[in-house]
Amino acid sequence: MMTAQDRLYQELARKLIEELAAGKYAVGDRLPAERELSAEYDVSRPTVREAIIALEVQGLVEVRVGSGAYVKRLPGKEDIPGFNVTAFELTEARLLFESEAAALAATQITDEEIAELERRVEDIALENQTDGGTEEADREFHLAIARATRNNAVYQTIEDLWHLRRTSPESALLHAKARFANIKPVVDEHSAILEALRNRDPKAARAAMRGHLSSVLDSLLFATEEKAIEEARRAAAAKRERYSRTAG
Amino acid sequence: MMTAQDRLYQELARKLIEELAAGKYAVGDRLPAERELSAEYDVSRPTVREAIIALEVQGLVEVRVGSGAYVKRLPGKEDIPGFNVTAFELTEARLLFESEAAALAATQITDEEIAELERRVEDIALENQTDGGTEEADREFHLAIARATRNNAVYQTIEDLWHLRRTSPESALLHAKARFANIKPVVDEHSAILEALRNRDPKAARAAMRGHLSSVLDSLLFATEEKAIEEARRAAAAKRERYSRTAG
DNA sequence: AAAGGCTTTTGGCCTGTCAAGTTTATTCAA
DNA sequence: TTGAATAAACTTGACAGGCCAAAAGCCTTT
Repeated sequence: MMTAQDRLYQELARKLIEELAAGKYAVGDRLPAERELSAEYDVSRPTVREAIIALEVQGLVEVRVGSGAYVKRLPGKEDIPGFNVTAFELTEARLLFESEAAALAATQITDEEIAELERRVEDIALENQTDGGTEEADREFHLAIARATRNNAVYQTIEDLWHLRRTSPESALLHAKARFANIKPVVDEHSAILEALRNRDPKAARAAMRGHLSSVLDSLLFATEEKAIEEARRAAAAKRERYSRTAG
Repeated sequence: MMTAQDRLYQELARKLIEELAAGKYAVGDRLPAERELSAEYDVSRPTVREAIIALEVQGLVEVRVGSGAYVKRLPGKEDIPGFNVTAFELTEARLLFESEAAALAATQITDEEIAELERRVEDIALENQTDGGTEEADREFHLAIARATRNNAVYQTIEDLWHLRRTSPESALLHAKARFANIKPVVDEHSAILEALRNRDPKAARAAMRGHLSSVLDSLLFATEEKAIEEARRAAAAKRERYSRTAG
């Protein structure tokens, strides 16, 4: 099983990049000393070093021996994945894109890929039983469909969206909550997608994928309880309704 | 004084990248364990960790806890992500994704955005007249529609695809050739998309965008004259036909 | 042959230490 | 008073060594 868990240095690097993007430091400024960052974020100095190296490799800072780490350039939108992207937006984008990818895949998929998808569905069922599911099987299922399109641009795009989902903390949390209240249907929905692909039926594949991601979106809305975004919930639901009505 | 001295981790990272480029490890292979590398290169384990992190940030390897560091991709000329994507794949992906984005945009677009799109269409007409068109207006037109979806994930995805198009040399060349032989329709097609959006008609917007990008795809196929890919042309055309038939 | 538990290997992370480079404060001489 | 040499205080660089948890391999048991 492929566990892609966050390591400490990555978490710290992300925080630092966010602070850079937020304007806490300007170009040319010196970052706090390693020992200071170590104390501030409650991690060891080696971990701080690793995080700074991650920033250095990305060209964000320049480390001067005996002096400190200096800001070289500020991160753009593309450096800070999932900054402005909410879980709703992400899933909505997947609803649009993955449904079409499924339709295209239905015209291209091979028997071997069908077999792989069958294994993935079993994995998903297993993951759901074992409680602490990592959603790894879910990811592999969707990526396998993306591969079946025989289009690297499509595959890369969908992989990017999943990457976004994993790097956005808010998104991950919300999905975990939503998944908890919606385990059983997930397997059925994936089975429906698989069935459509097995029949090489693009329309059915599109519809099944739309149905699946619509239900994911519903779970997300359901898992959101805060009053503050009640308005946003209604707006999002109405928006999707207007789109879906024309998407038959 | 700026001493640009190499730090040990950088030296080690460079060595490892060279070995990767030299073919010592293939994609999927596992690198020696941190402790082994530490002994082999006579450096401490933290230094090895730092070097591997440098490779990881560049997307060259993937570290799996308790297992090891695995080669993810080889360092090639294309150190830019978005490698193996042909112009066909790129446009096909846009055909799938931008059509849905247009449908969603039709339910969301404001009068101001309609006005902006009208200006963009004029810009496109102007660009075509002045010969050395940069396609900048074209890009802005499509990105404005992406923005009108009110979904940052959708916008970012479509922007990425345009970025891919610009960074892929083969893609840019082919598009230039194709555009040369197909100037007039471009304006009409964009006008059709605009008209559908003005009427807030999702279905029409989707169809107009599909029509536009289909014609771009046709131009690409037409511009491709090499015998070697004649087969690929036919395959691509057949593939799209099968998809389109179900996409009404 | 399959299932389950045990051991080994592996990366994750920490503490502590010293070396070397850089900056800043201090001192002393012109 | 000024300036340069010197000392002190940071700062990063690198290492050793240890412990933990996850993964993987082995081996026994069924």
